[in-house]
Amino acid sequence: MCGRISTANISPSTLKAQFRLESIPSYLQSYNVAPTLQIPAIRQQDNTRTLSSLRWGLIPHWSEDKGTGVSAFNARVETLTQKPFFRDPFKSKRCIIPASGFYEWHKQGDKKQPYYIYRADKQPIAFAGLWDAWMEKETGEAIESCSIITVPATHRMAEIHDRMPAVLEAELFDTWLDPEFKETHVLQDILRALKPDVLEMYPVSSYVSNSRNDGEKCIERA
DNA sequence: CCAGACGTTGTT
DNA sequence: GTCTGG
DNA sequence: CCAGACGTTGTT
DNA sequence: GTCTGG
Repeated sequence: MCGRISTANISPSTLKAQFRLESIPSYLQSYNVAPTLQIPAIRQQDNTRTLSSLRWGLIPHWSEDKGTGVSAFNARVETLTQKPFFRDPFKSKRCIIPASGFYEWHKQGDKKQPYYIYRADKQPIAFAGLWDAWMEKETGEAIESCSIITVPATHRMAEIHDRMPAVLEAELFDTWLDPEFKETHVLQDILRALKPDVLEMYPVSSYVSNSRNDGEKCIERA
């Protein structure tokens, strides 16, 4: 997955009532390596789902510093169980990142045509993610951060790009968020289970390609 | 064993 | 923390 | 990733 | 060409 996400227009009714989705900033969007971007995320703590804000760019708990060095904005589904970076979070620190849509760029020769991708049913997209908590030894400063999992692009998505974010359907939220559920193969299957035609897309103006730009114009059909 | 990396995307 | 390369 | 900048001196 | 900011 490359490009930007947009969490605009998420309504509280969409990801089921138990997910509190108020106070999500409109048009929160940025390029995916921006290490300071806070994005909304749902996770499970003490049998309660909570919505909070996580820094995009997972800093593993063992990292020496929070600086530019060790962080990852995406995690490949193929290697979740192998990479030390993600293996522990995959076992017990799974999260959902809601967004109204995201962008990918289709390369045709020199041209890069951005597309806006969203759910056909107009509900928010639930990205599958992993999070971790990192703490500064001396100050006790805590930073919680996350990665969005990517899968091979399928269906119409494959026409514009070879990877895409893992998208979960509502009936899978419970399993995905349950930290006691440890059947990794089942979890990996879940990530790749998206059915055709769930996502739709249309081309948008390259206005969106400048990450300083924001607002309605980013999702206007081009 | 120790030291050093640990991630992805895309582009070449 | 844990894996890999040397 | 993409778009845009890419420099210094001095003054506030 | 290559780095930085977002």
